Amino acid sequence: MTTVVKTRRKGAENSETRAKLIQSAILILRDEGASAVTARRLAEQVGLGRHIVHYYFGTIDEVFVAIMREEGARAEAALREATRTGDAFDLLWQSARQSASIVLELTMLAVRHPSIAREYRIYTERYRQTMSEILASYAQSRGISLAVSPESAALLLQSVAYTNAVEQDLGLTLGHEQAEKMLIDWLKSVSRPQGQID
Amino acid sequence: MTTVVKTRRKGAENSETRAKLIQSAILILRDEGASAVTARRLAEQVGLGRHIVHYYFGTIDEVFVAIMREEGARAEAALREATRTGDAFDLLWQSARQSASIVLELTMLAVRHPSIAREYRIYTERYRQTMSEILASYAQSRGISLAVSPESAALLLQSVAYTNAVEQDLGLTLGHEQAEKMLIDWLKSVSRPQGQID
DNA sequence: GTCTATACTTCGATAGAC
DNA sequence: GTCTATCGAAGTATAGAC
Repeated sequence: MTTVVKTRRKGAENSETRAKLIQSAILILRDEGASAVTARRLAEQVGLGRHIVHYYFGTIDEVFVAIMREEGARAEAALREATRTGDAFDLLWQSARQSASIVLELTMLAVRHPSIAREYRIYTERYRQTMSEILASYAQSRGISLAVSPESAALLLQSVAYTNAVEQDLGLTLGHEQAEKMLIDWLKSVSRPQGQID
Repeated sequence: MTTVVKTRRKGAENSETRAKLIQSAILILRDEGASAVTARRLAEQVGLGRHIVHYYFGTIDEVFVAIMREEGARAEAALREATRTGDAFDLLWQSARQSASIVLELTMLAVRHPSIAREYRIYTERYRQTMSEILASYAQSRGISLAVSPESAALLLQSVAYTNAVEQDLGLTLGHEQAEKMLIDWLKSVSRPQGQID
C-alpha cells in the first residue's frame, strides 16, 4: 500500500483573486443559496476559467470555510460598532435578521460537512459570546437583571430572529409580531420586585 | 412564438413504486440532506433505473413536495395522538426536536424554490394551528393563561427547539439548557398576579 | 507563483422505444 | 410501466504552460 503524498499547489492566502472569489461567494450564498456557489459561477465573477477556484481552495467546502472566517470577522466587528449607538436588543435582533439567510445556509452545510462544522463551532461560539457581553453590559448599565443568563438570552434572540426572518420571506406571519415583542419584553424585563433599591 | 404543450406521461398517484420512492426520499433527506436526494439514489432503493423518478415526479422539486404532503400528514397525526398522553409542552418540544433535521432541510429548499414554498406554507400554517390548539387546550384544562398567544407560543417553542437540536448535533451547547427550561417555564407560567380571583 | 487544458464522473431532464 | 439514448452543466483531479 503506497501512500501517495499529494504535492498539489495552492494559491496564496493574500491573493487579490482569492479575495474577490470569497466576496463573490458571499453574495451568491446570500442571494441564491449554497447550491449556487459553484466553481463556474465564482470564476465567472472574476473573469477567469473555472479551474481557478480549485487552485485557490482545492474543494468547494474550503470556499465555505473561507466565507465563515470572512463573514464571522465582519459581522462581529459590525455588531460591536453598532451597539455603541442604540438599544442592544433591537440591534442584536436586527443584526440576526439580516444575517439569517447566510447563517442558515452555513448551518445546514455544517450539519453535513465535518470540515465546515469545525469552523462553524468556532464562529458561533465567538459570536454568541459577543452577544452575551453586549447584553450583560446593557443590563448592567440600566440596573436591571435579565430574565435568563446573557448566553441564553443571546440564543433565544437568535433562534427566534432567524425563524421570523425566514418565515416572513416565505410569506408566513402567524404568531410573529407578538412573539418578537413579548420575548424581548420578557428577556429585558426587570425580574426583581418593583421598588427595590439600586 | 409557438407554445408547445407538453404531453409527458406521469405515473399514477397511487402507484406502489411511487410510494416506495417517497419513503426512500424521506429517509435520505433526513439522514444525508437535500443534496443527497438524487434520481440515482432513489431509483437504486427500489431497484430500477434512475429515469423512473422523472416518470413519476417530472422534477426533483416535485419529490420534495410529495415528501411534505406525506410527512406533514404523518407528523400532524402523530402530534395529536401523542398529546393525549402527556405534558403538551414536553411533547411539542420533543416533536419539534425530532423533526428538526427534515424540517430545516425543507425550509431552506422552500426559500429558493417557489413550487416548494407553496406547499411549505400550507404545511407550516396547519402544523402551527395544531400546536396552538393543543397549547390552548392545555392551558385551559389547567386553569392558567399562557404568557403569549397560543400561536406565538407555538412559534417560540418551534424556533428554539430547532436551533437547539441543530446546534447540539454540531456539538454546541452554550446557553441551551437554561434557555429551554426558562422559556417553557415562562410560556406556561401563570401570568396573572397571584391571589387574583378566577 | 499564477493560471490553462484535458479528462472523468454525476446529475437533471427530455425524447422515444418496448 | 420501464427502458435506452442523449444532452448540458457541474464537481474533482491531474498535467503542464507561462
